[in-house]
Amino acid sequence: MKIPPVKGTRDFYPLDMARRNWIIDGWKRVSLRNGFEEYDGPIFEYLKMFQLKSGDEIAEQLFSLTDRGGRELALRPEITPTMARMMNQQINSLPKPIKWFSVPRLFRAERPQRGRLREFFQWNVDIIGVDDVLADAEIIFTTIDYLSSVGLTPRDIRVKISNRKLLASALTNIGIPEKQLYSLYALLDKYNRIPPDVFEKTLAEQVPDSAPAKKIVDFMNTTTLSEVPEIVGKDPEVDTAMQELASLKDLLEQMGVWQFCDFYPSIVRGLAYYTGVVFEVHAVGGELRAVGGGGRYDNLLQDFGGPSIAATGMGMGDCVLGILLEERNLIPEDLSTQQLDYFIASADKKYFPKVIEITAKLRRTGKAANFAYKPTGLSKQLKQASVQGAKKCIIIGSEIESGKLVVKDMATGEQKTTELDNLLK
RNA sequence: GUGAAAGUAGCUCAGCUGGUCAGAGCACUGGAUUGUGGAUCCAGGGGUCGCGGGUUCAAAUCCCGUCUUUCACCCCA
Repeated sequence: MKIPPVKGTRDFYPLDMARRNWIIDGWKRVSLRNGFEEYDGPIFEYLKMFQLKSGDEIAEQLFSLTDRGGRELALRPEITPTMARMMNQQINSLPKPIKWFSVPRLFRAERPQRGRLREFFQWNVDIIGVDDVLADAEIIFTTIDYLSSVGLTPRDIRVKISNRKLLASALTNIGIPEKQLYSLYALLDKYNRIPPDVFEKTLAEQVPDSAPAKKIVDFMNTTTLSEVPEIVGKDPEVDTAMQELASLKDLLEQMGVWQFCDFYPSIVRGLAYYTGVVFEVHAVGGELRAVGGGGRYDNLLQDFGGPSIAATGMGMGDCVLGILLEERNLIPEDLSTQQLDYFIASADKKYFPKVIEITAKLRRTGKAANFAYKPTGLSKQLKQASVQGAKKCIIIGSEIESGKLVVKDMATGEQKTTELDNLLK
């Protein structure tokens, strides 16, 4: 019986695996050079953990199971709750600020489509214990540091930045009642994804008065911070939020990455827990969904039973990123699935035992070495050596009688005869 | 959960107005090549044409159902 792969999963053949590792190694390298430490948690947790800060709809998108002890569990759809749990357990002994990163494998029972699968990898970086906007700047810097390290330029991607505080105070100042804010957020979040007339029509259902509705549209269209007070009116809270964004911009300029960024009031981001700076990374000119996003969520640890402590972070999945890098031809084509130092070939069948012996010796000295199981013609063996990406090929022929062998450099074709003992040192 | 498109070799696809329609390229294996790789040429293996039913003398081809995939909507931590 043939059993098909599960919907929304991927098989990683060696070449796919090389690409996956290339992406993930990049994430890790950039995290480490930005001063983050790696952590990980279990791949499943109590179901409750993921329901805590999310609604029922999100619970429906979980892969859940009941274990034999009757515990209700779920495969992790995100790692942030696990991180909060882990930090809360040791919060008093962890040196602040806490800068952690992870590349968890995550699961969501959504219907698969372009850039979205049921199993994927997501790079997470978080800074806990710093309420200064400097931490938000560092998160954004780290994100851009990676994206530019793989060759994406300000013409390929934009980091769209806003602030939940600004959004809340602006809407309040326009005259929107506080209890209506969240339903309005959901609409504003779609501002760039739906046609303007549909947006205005839906907006009119929520905000019947045309004056405030127009202000909201104007606010959404602003890309210049200084225009905001003219649109929404002056207010101390608007001021505070604007100052935060202004100093974020100053910091990103100092860090030399502001050319990747735009102020974008319509960036809201899905759920309720963001409390300050929010941002999303989008590909320029594509139909792709966001490559990544994040922001400040100062209530997170407290929500998971810990102390009130500032937090900001970012998540980036491998699906959309992979499509984008593919589109822009930024994935190296020569990614290798094997890395052999030596391939050992024999010029004659009778030296085959020697091949096995020398291969084993080389391996025990720490060299990556391989040989052909069938001692066919030398040309076949050399072909295998180049297919397997061997740097050098050792040819064992009659010279071995006097303890010598031929070493061929596969890149240059150059050959040298050396003592066997030299090679094994 | 809703809608649309597509399923033929490991991969990309041709064939589709029913009748040499079981095919190509790439990949794989072997040979040309018994001491020299990436090239070239030759040969070979590999398919229940997604599955089930119907129409017909005859179905990869037409019709119905079904499954899967992809894309979009919903949602997006």
